[in-house]
Amino acid sequence: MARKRATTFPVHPNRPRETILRLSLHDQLLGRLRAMVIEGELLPEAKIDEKDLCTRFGVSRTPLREALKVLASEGLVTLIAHRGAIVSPLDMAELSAAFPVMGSLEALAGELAAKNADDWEIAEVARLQEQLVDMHTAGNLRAYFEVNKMIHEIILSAARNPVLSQLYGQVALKVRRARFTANMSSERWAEAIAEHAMILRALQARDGKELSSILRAHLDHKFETVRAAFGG
Amino acid sequence: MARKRATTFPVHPNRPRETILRLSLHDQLLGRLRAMVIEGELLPEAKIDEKDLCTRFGVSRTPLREALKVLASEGLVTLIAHRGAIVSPLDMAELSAAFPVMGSLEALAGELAAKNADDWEIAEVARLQEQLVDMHTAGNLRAYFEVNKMIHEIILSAARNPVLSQLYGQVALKVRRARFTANMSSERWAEAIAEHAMILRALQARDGKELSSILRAHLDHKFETVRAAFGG
DNA sequence: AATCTTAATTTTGCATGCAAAATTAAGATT
DNA sequence: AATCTTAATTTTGCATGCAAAATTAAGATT
Repeated sequence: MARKRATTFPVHPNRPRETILRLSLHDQLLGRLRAMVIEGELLPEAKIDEKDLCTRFGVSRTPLREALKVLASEGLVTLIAHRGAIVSPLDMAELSAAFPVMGSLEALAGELAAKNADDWEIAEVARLQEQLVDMHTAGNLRAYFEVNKMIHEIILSAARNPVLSQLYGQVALKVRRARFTANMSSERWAEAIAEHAMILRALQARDGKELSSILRAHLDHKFETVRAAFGG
Repeated sequence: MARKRATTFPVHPNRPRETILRLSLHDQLLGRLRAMVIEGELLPEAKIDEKDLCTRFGVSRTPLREALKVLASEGLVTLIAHRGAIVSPLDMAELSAAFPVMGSLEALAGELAAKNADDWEIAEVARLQEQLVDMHTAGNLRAYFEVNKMIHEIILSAARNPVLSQLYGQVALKVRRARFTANMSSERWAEAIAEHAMILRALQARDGKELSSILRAHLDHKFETVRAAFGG
C-alpha cells in the first residue's frame, strides 16, 4: 500500500485515535492541490504557476514540484516538458472510460463488503443513508455529495481490500471532478436516493451478488447524468 | 490520463513511430527504479540509499526524490518521515488483495476487448500465443513472462480504455513483483498455456462474457500458484 | 562487559542557485 | 500595420546548500 493519504475516511471504532500527525510539506501540498483540482478551484487546462503557488503557500519549489509529479502520476495534472504543469483537461472520453472501471471496482467492493462488513459499518451506512435523505430534502447538493462519498468509502473499507481502496480512490478522483461541474436533475437525485436505499438493504441482507449489481447499475445511472450534463 | 509511461507497449500499426523522446531525469529514474523494485534488484524492506543511487546514476537528489515520491504513491516504495524510503514489503496480505482486483479489471478488459479489438490485435495475440508455447517448450520462464505480459497488454489496449489500462498497470506491478520471486510448477505452467489458448479462442470469437470469465479464472489460478510458492 | 550519555557524523527535508529552454518584448523589415 | 528578428525576461529542470532530525561513535558510568 502507498503512503497514507490525508483523506478523511470515517474512523472505525477500534482503531487508535488522536495520532498526532506531522505531515511533510510535500504531503500537505499534495492534499491541498488535489482538492483544488477536484473542486475546480484550479480549472481544467489552466496553467499551474509554480511561483504563484509557492508564494501562496509559503513554500519553496522543491516540495511543490514533488507534489506535482505525484499528481501527474494520478492523472490530475499534465506535465509538459520545459513548460511545466497544467490541470489535466476534463474530457468526456476519459470520463466515459472511468465510469465502467469504477463500476467494476464498486461491484467487487460490494461483493466483498457484503461478506466482510461488521455491524458497526452496516449501522454506519444506515445512519448516513438517513443523512443522505435529509440532505436531499434540504436541497443541499454539496453536503449530499459529501455524505454520498462517505457511504461509498465505508463500503470500500468494509471490503477489507486496501488495493481495491487505493485504485478506487484514484478513479473516484476523476469522477468526482466531473460531478463538481455537472449538476443533477431533481428526478435523477430522487432516483439516486432510491438506489441508495437498495444499497443499504442489500448490505444489511449481506447479499453480495445483489449489492454488487446495484452498485454497478448505480454507477451506470450516474454516468448518464454526467453525460447528459456534459454532452458527450 | 497521466504522463506517458516509459513502458514498451506493443505498437499498433497506425500510430506514429520514431518519435524522438527526450525524457527528463525524473522520468528516466522513475522507470529505472520501478524496474529495479519489480525485478527484485532492490529487495523488499531494503533501505533506499539516496546518496548511493545518486552517485550510481550520476544525478542529484532532486530528481531522485521526485521519483521516490511517485513510486511511493504507486506503493512500490514506503516513505518513513525523516528516515527516507524503503522498498515496500511484499506481503501476502497485499498480494491476495491485489489478485481479485486484477481479476475484476481483466474481466472488464476482456469484455471490452472482445468488442473493440481490431484484426491486427487479434492476429497479434495469436502470434504471441505461438511464441508463448515456444517459450514453454524451451523452458525459458523469463521470456515466457515477457510474452505473457505482452499478450495481456494487447488485450488491455484493445479494450480502448486508458483509465483501465492505467489502473491495471498499477496492480500488475505488485503482482509482477511477486512472480519474480515465486516460481511456477511445470503442471501449472502447462495449465497456463492451455488457458491462454482459450483466451485466444474467446477473443477470436469475440465472446466477451466468455473471455471475461476465462481471464478472471486465469487470474485466480495464478493466485493459487503464487500463494503456494509463498505460503499464505 | 553491558548500559547509558553525550558529542560527532550522516541523512533528511526543504530552500536557494544557476544554466538552458521557453516566452515575451522591442525593434527592424517588409 | 503586419510579420520577422533579435534581445531581455521569465520559467523550468536540476544541482547545491543548510538547518533539523536521526544515526553512529566515543567515552563515561555502573
